[in-house]
Amino acid sequence: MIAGTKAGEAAKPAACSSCQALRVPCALETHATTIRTRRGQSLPLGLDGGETVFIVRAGVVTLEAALPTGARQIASIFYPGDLLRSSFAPPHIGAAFVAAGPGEVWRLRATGLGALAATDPAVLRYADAATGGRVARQALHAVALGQFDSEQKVATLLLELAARLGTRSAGSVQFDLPFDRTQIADYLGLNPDTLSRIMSRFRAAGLISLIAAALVATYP
Amino acid sequence: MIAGTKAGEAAKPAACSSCQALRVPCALETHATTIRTRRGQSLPLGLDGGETVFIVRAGVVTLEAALPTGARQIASIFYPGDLLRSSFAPPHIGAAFVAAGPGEVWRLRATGLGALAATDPAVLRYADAATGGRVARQALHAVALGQFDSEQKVATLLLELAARLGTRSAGSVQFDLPFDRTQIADYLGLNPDTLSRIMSRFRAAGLISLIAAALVATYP
DNA sequence: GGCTGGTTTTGATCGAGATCAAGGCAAGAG
DNA sequence: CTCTTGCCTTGATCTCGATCAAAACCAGCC
Repeated sequence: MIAGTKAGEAAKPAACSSCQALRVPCALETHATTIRTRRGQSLPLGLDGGETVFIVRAGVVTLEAALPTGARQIASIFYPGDLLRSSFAPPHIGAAFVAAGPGEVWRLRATGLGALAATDPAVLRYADAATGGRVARQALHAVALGQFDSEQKVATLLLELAARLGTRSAGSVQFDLPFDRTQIADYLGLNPDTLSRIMSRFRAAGLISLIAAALVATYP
Repeated sequence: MIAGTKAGEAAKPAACSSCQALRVPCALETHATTIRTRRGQSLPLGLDGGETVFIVRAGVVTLEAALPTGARQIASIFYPGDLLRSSFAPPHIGAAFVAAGPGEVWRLRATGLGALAATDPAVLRYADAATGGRVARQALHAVALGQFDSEQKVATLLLELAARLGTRSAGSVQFDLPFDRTQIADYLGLNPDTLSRIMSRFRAAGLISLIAAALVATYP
C-alpha cells in the first residue's frame, strides 16, 4: 500500500521560468555544471581543491552523517532552490551530500559564486538568503527534535514536505515521499516502528492517505 | 555548591593578539560598533532596516526561540569568534539573540561586511568559514539530539564548552558554566531533573567537579 | 541569628517511545 | 505459480527519561 512512494520522475526544470519559481538567479547557470542525480548518489565534493557549491534544481538532497556505530542519519534536507556548500558538512563524522532520488543540481566553485556575487546584487542576495535560511531552518529542526513529541515531529516534517514539494488540488496537497521509513525516522529521532504507528494513526484520523505513488494530505 | 558558576568577568580582548586567537580579521573592527553585554540582554537587530551582523568577541550568545506554549529554548550557541546574522533567526517563533552573560560583541551592517569581503580575502574567508561552520555545527547538534542518550548529550555539550571556553591546567580543563540548569536542559532536549542526575553521576564517577566559580573536568 | 525566594538535588512513580518479535504485502526470480 | 527478499505494519513488553513531590542549598535581607 505504501510501495511506490519513492520519488518517481523529477520534473525537468524549464530554463528561466523555473529560476523564477525557485528564486535562483539565472546568471548562475552559465557558471555551473549541471548534474543529474539518482537515488543514493553522493554529490562530488572537492573541485580541484577549492570549496564546492551546489544548488538544488529538482529532487531532494540530504546531508547524511555516518555515526561511528555504523548507523547513518539524515542531518539536514535540501529542497529545490536550496544552496549547499562543502563547508556545511561537519568534519570527522563521514558526512556526505546524498541525493534522495532522481533530480538535478548545479555545481559551481565557491570562488566563482563569490565573483558573481560581487558584481550581481541578485546573486549576493540569493546566496545570503539561502545560507541564512539554512541556519534558521536547522535551528527550528533542533527545537523540534528537543521539544516535540513523536506526533508533532512527524506532522512538522509532513507539512514541510508539503510546502516544498507538494502540488495542491481541491482540498488536499500531494507529494512523493522522497525517503523510506528508516530515513524519516532517523531524521526525526524516532525509530521506524514508532513512525509507522504514527502514520497509521494519521491515516486512521483521515489526515493523510497513501496512494500508489504519493502521499496525500487533506488541506487545512 | 554550584552557585557562582554563572560567568564572572569576561576577559577583555586586547586589540589584535585577540583577533588572531579568535581568527577574526581585525579589519572588521573599524566598521563595527562594540557592544558590552550583560546576562539576558537581547542583541539589537534591525540597524535602520538592513540586515545586522554580530561577531562575538567575549562571552557567549544564544539563539533563543520562544515556543507558543510559553517555553523558551536555546536553539543554538555562539562562542567567541563566531559570526551571527539576523537571517539566522527562524521567523514566526519569536527568536532572539540573547547574551548568556557579560561579554562583548561587534555589530556591523551586512552590507558593510559584504563590501569588506569584496576587497579583503581574509574577511571573505572568515565570513564563509564562520557561516559554513555554523551549519555544520547545527547538523551535529541535530544528530546528537536525535540519536544520543541523555549521558551522551551532556558529555557532548561539556566537551564543546571545554573546547571553546576552557583553560587547561595539569590534567584538567576548567570553565565557567554560562547557563543555568534549565537552559542547558532545554538545549539538550532533557529536563532539569534528569540533567542534574547526570551531572551528579559524572561527579560521582570523578569525571567532573564543581567548585565555587567553575566546572572542572579531568582531562582525558 | 531566622526568614524568604530561587535554584539545584534527590527520591518515587509513571508513561511515551524503544525494543523484540511476528505477520503482511508487493515485486522480482526461478 | 511458488519462493525469496525487502519494506512496512502491528502487537506485547520493557526501559529510559519525564513528571510529581519534597528536601537541600545558597544568597540576600531584615
